[in-house]
Amino acid sequence: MPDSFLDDLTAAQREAVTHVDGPLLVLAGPGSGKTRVITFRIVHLLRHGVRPWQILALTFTNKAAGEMKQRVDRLAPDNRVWISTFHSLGVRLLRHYADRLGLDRNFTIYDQADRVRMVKSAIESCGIDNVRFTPETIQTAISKAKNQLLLPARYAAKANDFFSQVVAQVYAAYEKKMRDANALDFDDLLLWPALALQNDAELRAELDARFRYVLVDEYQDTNQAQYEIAKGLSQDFPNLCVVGDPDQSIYKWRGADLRNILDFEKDFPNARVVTLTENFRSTKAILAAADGLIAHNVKRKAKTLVTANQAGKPVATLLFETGVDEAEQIAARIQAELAAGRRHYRDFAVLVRITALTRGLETAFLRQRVPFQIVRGLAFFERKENKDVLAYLRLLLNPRDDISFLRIVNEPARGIGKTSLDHLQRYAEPRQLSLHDAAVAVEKIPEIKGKAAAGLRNFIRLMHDLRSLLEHAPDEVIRAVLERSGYLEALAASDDREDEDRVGNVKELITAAHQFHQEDPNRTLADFLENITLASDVDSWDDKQNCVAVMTLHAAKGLEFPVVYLLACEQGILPHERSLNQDEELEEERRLAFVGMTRAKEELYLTHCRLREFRGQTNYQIPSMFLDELPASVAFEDLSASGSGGPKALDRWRSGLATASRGWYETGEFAARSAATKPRAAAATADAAVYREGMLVQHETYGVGRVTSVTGHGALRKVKIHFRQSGERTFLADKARLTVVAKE
DNA sequence: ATCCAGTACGTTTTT
DNA sequence: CGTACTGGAT
Repeated sequence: MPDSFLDDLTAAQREAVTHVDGPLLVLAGPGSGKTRVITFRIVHLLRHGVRPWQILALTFTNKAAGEMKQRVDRLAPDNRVWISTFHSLGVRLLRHYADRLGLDRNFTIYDQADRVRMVKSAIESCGIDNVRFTPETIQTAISKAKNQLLLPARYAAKANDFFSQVVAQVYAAYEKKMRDANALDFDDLLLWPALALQNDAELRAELDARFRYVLVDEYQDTNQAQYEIAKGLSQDFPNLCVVGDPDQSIYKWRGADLRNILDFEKDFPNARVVTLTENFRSTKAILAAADGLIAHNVKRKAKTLVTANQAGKPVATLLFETGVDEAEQIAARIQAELAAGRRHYRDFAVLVRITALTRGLETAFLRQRVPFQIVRGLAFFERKENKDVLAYLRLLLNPRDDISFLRIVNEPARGIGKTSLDHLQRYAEPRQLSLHDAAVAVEKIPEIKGKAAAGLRNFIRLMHDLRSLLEHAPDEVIRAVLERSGYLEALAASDDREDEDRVGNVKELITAAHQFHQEDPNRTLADFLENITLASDVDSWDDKQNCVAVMTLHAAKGLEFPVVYLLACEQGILPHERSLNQDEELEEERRLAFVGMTRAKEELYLTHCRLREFRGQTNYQIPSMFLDELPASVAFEDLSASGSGGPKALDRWRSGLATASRGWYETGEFAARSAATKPRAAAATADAAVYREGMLVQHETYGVGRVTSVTGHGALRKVKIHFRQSGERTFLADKARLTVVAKE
């Protein structure tokens, strides 16, 4: 069969694609056709007699895996190549080899929030009170340990400062609780397979032989556990192909270890190395700017990026007066491009360092009617009502899941309060019982009686009844949960307007489950839950919609857009303040900026502003040090004078500042309370008293909405308003620009 | 047991 | 500026 599909490749790409046996390292700069190389190489292997099930391709996000699958399918239909994320592979292996590893096959996967609760509970059971470390801090330390394959015993042995000793103690208790709850966290999904490959020679050999050709995408972001997995699967059949770019490593904070890619040639001495430097994505201008920036990283193998593309428009930095101007003017510029017929909405991406910055964009885009999609955490599944329903499902599948038990045992209210739950826990703990099993034996707990005991009995009966439905389609199980638990009824009976939305959301959850089942009827309820927990934010990104993309720099990795705005290039934001004191962290921030810049194909704008309101404070911003590092070819535009607030806003702020705070400049305290809030408060109090629940009001951005609640007094009086489009919003009564439409 | 209001707290990036 | 928890009132 002629390999005509190779014709369009460059010499370097072809070298990587046609490499069959032995280790291969592909160093691929941005836009150098990395994904293409991986997919083509898979197809090439298939055409040269490698059996599909002998190939394993690993990615970091489901979206990347899905896209790769699609592209391989197009060239080689009906293949059965295993393409998945590291975490999905981990789950599959752990469920398959559960017995051998001493795990219960029905384990629940705990997400970030669950883990923190678990750490909290572990801290309590260690009897550590008055800890000055937050559960989150300790959780991060545990996660880091797991990424380095350190189990509690080995971690404790190495703990030689107070913090690590506290962590060691909590870590051990946490692990015990996780086993008792039959739960695994995200890190376990990599840690357990990695340890199994290290310790079980037979298992390792079996898997190594099964997966003879292993490909790893974004190798620069692998942590030690992932490294051990890739290595373990490539000993007897060392056909490991890794693809990555050290300059795009942006997950150090999650345990990624750059040494994995830098030392690949040491680990596999006979490895072939192919470097892809030709960029097919960006203009010369964009590439030169990005290249100029990344050259400032010291710990780096230098590599020059080249492109045969056009010179293109100059890259520009744009200065605005305030963050509001920044958002408004970007929206206006996008609308102008559309009006001129030069672009579609989907041509634009606005990238931010921190999710909090998407808020201002949302307001501006809504106001100027720019369609947009914000790629951020799966807000839908994180809503209370959906989490509640999911907790029911998790408890049905895994009765030992105490976190889920606590979440729903009194949801809807069954008369089971804190006191009763304390008794239940005090009964369960010494007997090594799960809360669920303790509740089964509620008769034996004399402290729990009356309404609480009846409530627990009802709850246990409910779970028992529901469990008989587990074999049904996921959406049917959810419907049964909602109806038999009285959850839906309680929502319907409530006169809280928020609960109306909740009904809608929960119904949407049923739809999601239904679709999931339709796509592949073999998939079970457990698969549905797993899918939700392992989903990432980028997965929800729909590139077919004609919308402006708003997302974090991390989420943007691997994507490309004709026009990119990189927002808030200011000290403290990009680079982030937590990185300012450490060189290594600072280099990662620079790589993050590099990733953002290289997403652009034709136009790139780096924006910053003088004043930014952030967490309720207005700060003077210092331009990002990265802006100074850009080559001289980058243009500088000061758009601050033409902004809606203009320099007047600055003056207003300054004059207010004179009374609010003194000597801010001298002390280096750039943070100062917004001057606007105080003087205005007194004048507007009279108006603020006007709002009443049930009123219809008009807001200049969100349109007409209904007042759902009014709380607080004077300047702190708040109105909660429900808008059809944007949901619930809260405003300070005397600050919000509202007009009353109807009093009832 | 439940509800609400007031307060303390912490705010990067995510499988 | 939010959210999450606590402590008081019902």
